[in-house]
Amino acid sequence: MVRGPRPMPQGQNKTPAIPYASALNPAQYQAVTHPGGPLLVIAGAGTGKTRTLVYRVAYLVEQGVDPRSILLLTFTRKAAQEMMERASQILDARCAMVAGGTFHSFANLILRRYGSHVGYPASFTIADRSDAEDILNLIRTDLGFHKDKARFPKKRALMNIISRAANCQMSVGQVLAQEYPQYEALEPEIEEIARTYARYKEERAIMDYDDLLTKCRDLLRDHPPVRQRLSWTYAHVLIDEFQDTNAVQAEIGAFLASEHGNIMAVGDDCQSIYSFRGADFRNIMDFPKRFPGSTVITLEENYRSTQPILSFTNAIIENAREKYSKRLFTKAEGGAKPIYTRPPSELAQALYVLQRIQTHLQEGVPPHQIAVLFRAGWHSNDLEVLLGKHGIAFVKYGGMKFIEAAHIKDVLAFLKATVNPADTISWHRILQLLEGVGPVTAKRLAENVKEKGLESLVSKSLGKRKYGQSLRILHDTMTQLTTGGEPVSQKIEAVLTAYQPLLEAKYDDAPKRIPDLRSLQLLAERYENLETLLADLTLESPEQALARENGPRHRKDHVVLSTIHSAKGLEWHTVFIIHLVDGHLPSSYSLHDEDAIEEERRLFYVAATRAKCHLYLVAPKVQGQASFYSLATGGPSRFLFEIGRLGKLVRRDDPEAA
DNA sequence: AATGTAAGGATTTTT
DNA sequence: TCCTTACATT
Repeated sequence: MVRGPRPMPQGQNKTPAIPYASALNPAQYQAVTHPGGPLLVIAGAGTGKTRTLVYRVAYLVEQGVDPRSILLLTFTRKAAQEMMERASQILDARCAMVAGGTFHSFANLILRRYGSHVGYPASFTIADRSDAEDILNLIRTDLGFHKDKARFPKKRALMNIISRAANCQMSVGQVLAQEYPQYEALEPEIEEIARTYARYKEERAIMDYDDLLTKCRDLLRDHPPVRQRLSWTYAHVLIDEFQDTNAVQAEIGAFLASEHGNIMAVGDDCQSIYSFRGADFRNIMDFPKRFPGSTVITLEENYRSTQPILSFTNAIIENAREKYSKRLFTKAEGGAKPIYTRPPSELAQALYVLQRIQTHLQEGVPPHQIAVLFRAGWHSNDLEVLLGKHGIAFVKYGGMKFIEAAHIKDVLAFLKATVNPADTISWHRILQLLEGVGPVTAKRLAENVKEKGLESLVSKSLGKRKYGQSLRILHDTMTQLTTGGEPVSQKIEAVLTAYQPLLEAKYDDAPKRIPDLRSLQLLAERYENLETLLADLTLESPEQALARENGPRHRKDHVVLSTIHSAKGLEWHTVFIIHLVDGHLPSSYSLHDEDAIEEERRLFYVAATRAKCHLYLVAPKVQGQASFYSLATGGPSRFLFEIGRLGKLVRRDDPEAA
C-alpha cells in the first residue's frame, strides 16, 4: 500500500475564503486542515463532528481538489445530502458535486458499472429483507429439511444466521456455535440452504443488502485494475459514524484508499449501536493499526447540550464496562436538569408527553425541534393516536416502513420484473396475485419466464386454464413495459392500471391502500430511470425521500417521533425518551448477554445526548401481567438506578400533581 | 393444487 | 397480540 499522500494541489488564493481558524476549535482545525494520509477523529457526542466533516469538504475543495473525487460515506443518504448543502453554504456550489451516500448506495453504483467482474449484469435487482426471506422460504420448502427434523429454523431465523455470517465474515457453523446453539446439529442442512440461496441469487441477478457490500469488497479485492482506478477516482475518502461500520465496510474503505492513503474516519466508540449488523465498537481503535502512520485527533468540547444534560449523559456512559477515555465538557453555563417522571400507566405516559409537547409549542419551540425517542417502532403507538387526535402533526422515523407494505411491494415487484426478467422472486409475487395461481404454479411459471422469456406466459396449454386470461393481460402489460421506452411515470401508470383490480380482489381494505400508490407515483415522477428509482426505494427509506421531496418548509411543521437508532447524528431542542423501563430499554432480548446490555446502555446514551436544552426521562409503570407480548418487568431502567447521584442530576416530576 | 382454518410460535434496532 | 405454518378440505 502506498502510504505517501498525494501532494494536494494548492489553491489560487493565498488567503482562504473561509476563516477556518476562527470558525473551529484547535482540534477541529487540525482535523480540517490535515495535509493528507490516514486520519482518525474520535468525536464525542455534540462535539462538532458534522461541522468538522463539512469544513473538511470545503477545505479540500478550496485547496483545488476536484469535488467529484471526494467520497463522503455516511450512515444515511440524508446525512450526506445535508453535509454537502452545508459545505456549499460556507464555500460554494462545487461542494454539492461531492460523491456521497451510504456504503450500500455507493456499492450499488459501483456494481452497476463493474458487476460483470463478479458475475452480475448491470440490471441486477435488489432484494430487501422480506424478498430475501421469501427466497429462503422457497428453498427451505424445496429442500424439505423441516420434514424430518423437529424445529427446523424458519425463514426469519435462517436470514438472521446467513446475514450475520456475511456481516461478521464468519461461517454458518461459527454463527451457529456462537449464537444459535439450539441449531448447531443442523449445520450441514443450514449450510446447504445458504449455498443454495447464494446460487439462487447469482443465477437470477438478485442481490440482497449484504451482497452489495461483500460483492463490492470482492470486486475491489480481486480486481486490482478496478481497485486502482476507483482509488484514483476517489482521491479522498471520508467516513462518518465509523464506530458503526462492520469489517466488510472497513475493507471497502481501505481498498478505496489503497493508492493514496487519504482516508478520514470520524466516530465515537460510545455511540456504537449496530453490533447486530456486525459492527464492533472496538474496531474504531484498529484504525491506526490498519493504517500505519495515522493521525488521531479527539474532540471533547461539547457545543450541543447544556451543562446539566451533559453531566447526566456523562454519568450514563461512566458506567460502561469498557470505553476509551474521553470526557466531554462545555463552556456554556446554566440550563435545566433533565426531568424524570413515572406516569402511572403507558397511557398516562402518552398523555404526559402530549401535554408537555403542547406546553413547549406554546412557549414557541418549533415543532421540528421536539423529538420523542424510543427503543422499538411500536413504542410510539399510543402517542401517535393521541397526537393525531389533538391535531399535532408528526413524522415518524424507524419502525415499519412504507416500502414494506404489501401493496407497495406488489407494485415494486412488477417494476423489478421488467428491469430484470430473471427476478423470479418478484415474478413469484406477481403471479400469486392472480386468482387460481398458488405457490406451485407461480414457481413453475416464474422459472419458465426466466428460461424462455415472457412469451412462455401465453403458451397454448396455459390459455385453456382458468387463469389464462389473467396471464394474457399480465403478459401484454409486461411486454409493453420491457420494450417500450416511455418515461418512468407512464410505466408506473401502466402497472397501476394492471394492478388495481388485483389489489381490490386481494385486500378488503383496498380503498385505504390506494392513496399509497399515488404517493409512490408522485415520488417516481422525478426519476428518469427505473433502476435508479428501485435502488433508491430499497436503499433509502421513502420517508426520508419524501421528507426531502416536500422540502424543508414542510418538515418544520412536524414534531419528530423516532427510534433511537434512526435518531443517530441528529439533535433537538427538546427530547423525550419514553418507555425507559427495564425490558424496553434495555430490551428484554438483551438481558441474557453482557455485551448486549452494554450496547443498550450506549443506546440510552445516544438518545440522551440528542438533547440541547430539555431532556425528559419517562418511565411509565407497567400495568397488567406480563404476557408474551409485554415483556417489560415494569421497573425503571437499570441504567437510571446505576447512576449513583441520580437525585442530584435530575429533577423529579410527578405527573399526577400536574 | 389452491384455498380456508386452526394451532403454534415469536417479536428490537437498519441497509 | 398478531403473523406464520401445518393441516384439512374443496
